[in-house]
Amino acid sequence: MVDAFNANFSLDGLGLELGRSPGYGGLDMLIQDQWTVEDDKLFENTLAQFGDLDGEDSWTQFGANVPGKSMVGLKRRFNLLQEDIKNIESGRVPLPHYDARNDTAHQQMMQPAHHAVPIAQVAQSNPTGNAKASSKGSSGHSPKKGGGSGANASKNGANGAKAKSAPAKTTDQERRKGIPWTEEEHRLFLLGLAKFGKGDWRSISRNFVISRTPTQVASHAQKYFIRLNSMNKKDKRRSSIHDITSVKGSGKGGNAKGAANNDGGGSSHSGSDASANIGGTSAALPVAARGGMGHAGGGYYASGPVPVGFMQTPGMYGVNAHGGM
DNA sequence: TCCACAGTGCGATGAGTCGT
DNA sequence: ACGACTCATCGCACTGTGGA
Repeated sequence: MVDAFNANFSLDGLGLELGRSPGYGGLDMLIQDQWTVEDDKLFENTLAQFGDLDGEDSWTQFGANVPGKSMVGLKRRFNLLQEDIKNIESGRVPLPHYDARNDTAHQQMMQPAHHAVPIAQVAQSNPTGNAKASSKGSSGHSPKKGGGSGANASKNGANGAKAKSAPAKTTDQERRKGIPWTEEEHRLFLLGLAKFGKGDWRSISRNFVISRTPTQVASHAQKYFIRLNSMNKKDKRRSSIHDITSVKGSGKGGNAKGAANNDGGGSSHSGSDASANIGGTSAALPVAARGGMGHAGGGYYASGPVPVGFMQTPGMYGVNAHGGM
């Protein structure tokens, strides 16, 4: 039921507000400033266009582009966004030093700082975070180094012809295989993108996606923007991690659910699921520091500042806003 | 239902370009 | 000259689909 609630993306904005009740207005304010996913999206896109908002004029114009929202609400939303970035920068939201190359590390990432359950235990209870999702059109293939998992053995067999007569694995080939990006990494990537803008892969790598080199970040970005560009053109696409355009998307809980419920739309971000995924809950950002992820799919029901949805990427980053890669 | 194939996604890498 | 970024491409993994 909790998942069902979290899956109700239209409530997401409200959920966020509820989660940070103290200091962010009372119930009346909530009623006045309920944020739907669409509101969030509009806010983010508009913000992306406006860039810096300094001066009342800017805010007035900004408000005109986000109808139905009070100036107070808009500013609060904006402040939350800034606060979140500041927290990340200042280290108050520690980015976990996890190694994305194994799921244990991934679980580490997902582990709230105060959580009592040992990581190993968590890892055991859900040993295949991504692998599970990958069973149905998920973004993450299970990280199968060394020639495919058992589950896919038959599949690989079926693909034998396509396998290009795979020779014995050399270390080079092993190296070439690549480590799939986790949703967490991708969300951090989006955060970094929002903060440093397109092109500053070094800073993004250093400050956000610390588990990836700048080259890897750049490569990921390349695919991400290609994906974004192609999203408008083709309606039927396989789901991809790049369908996540907001850090506020679905995390593990939603992932599993997506895999279970959404044929071909695992991880709840298939192409046509754009809205759902953007409004999705159970985000997995620096949850470790946020005490989030207390329950599957509810990452942001934590106390303290919560990142509001981040922006759509193309064209939002002041400089280099020419979407092309 | 199973299998083979085509299509797609994505990480890695190399070459080219640009800024310092 | 060097480092960083962009772009094109490669190769593997995986999904979708049509035919047997």
